[in-house]
Amino acid sequence: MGHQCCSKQKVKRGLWSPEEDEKLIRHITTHGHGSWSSVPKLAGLQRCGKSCRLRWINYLRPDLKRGSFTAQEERTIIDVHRILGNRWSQIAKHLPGRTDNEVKNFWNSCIKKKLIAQGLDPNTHNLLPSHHQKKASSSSNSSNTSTFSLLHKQLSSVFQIDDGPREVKIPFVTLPSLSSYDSNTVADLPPIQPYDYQKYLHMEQNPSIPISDSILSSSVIEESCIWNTSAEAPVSMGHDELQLQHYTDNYREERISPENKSTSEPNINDHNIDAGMLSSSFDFEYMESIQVPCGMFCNLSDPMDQLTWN
DNA sequence: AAAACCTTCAACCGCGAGTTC
DNA sequence: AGAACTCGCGGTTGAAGGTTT
Repeated sequence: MGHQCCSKQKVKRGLWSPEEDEKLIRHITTHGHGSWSSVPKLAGLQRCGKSCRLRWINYLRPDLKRGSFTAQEERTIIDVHRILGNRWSQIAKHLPGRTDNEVKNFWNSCIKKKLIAQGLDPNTHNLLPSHHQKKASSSSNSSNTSTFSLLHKQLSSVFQIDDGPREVKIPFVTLPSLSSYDSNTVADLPPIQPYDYQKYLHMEQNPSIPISDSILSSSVIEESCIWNTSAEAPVSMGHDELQLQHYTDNYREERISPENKSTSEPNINDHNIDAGMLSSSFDFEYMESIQVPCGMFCNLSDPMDQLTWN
């Protein structure tokens, strides 16, 4: 198969010369690109339309941000990749001025190695087997196990915490997609993500730095759109309450019309609660409560537009 | 100094989805 | 309805430059 525009015509390939760049820029800035397949002819280039499109998008577009990725951008890429996987174009949308190609290259040449060096699987973001310290509480036959206790079990395993009413902060617990689970069973919830573990360690090592500074400032949640996949959950282990706090008020304010805003708490049986029903903080009964936000956070295909309960 | 090796990243390729005819 | 075309995406390649031996 291949691209007929490339195979039919005699086209130049390889690196673009400054003259070609200039021709392409001049054409697009005066006429727009229109149909890419017609661009080469109209712009006087011996290239295929596809090559022109790529050159424009990845290199010539005026709104591109050049130069090295910042630490913040790197963090954002990792955060979003953890949720979306190798969907580079989606990830790039969270980084103004960056292209999917640029993000992909940066991931492959830099981030991937860093994660591996940290003992993390770059595909799953889980700890690599050799790094995973398991404090297995042997059973997982928990058809009647609460989400909370399962969460507790996972945390006990990853963070090596003991049972008992000690205060544990769980930064940004990534809640699993309940769409792929029977909502009545929680036995096979995925494990706590190692990135949460990293943040936990960071907090341990920097106890004087408030969470808001050490964690939130580097979170994509604060910036925009991934808010429905994560939450910060200060948890008092051994208690029956799980308080979930959302840090997306500003963003949500922009998206939700005033009439939808309400302070009433969601009914967990209501499957079409508008996102505006969420206030910044709820106390939930531990059994079902975490499932509510889980459901809320479950649609990963386009987190911005999937705000209904599952 | 030069060969070998490594890293980066621009560009290409193949494919699937959407659109047009 | 289906063939042809177009677009956009993710994986891969390879040239160029840098680093090590």
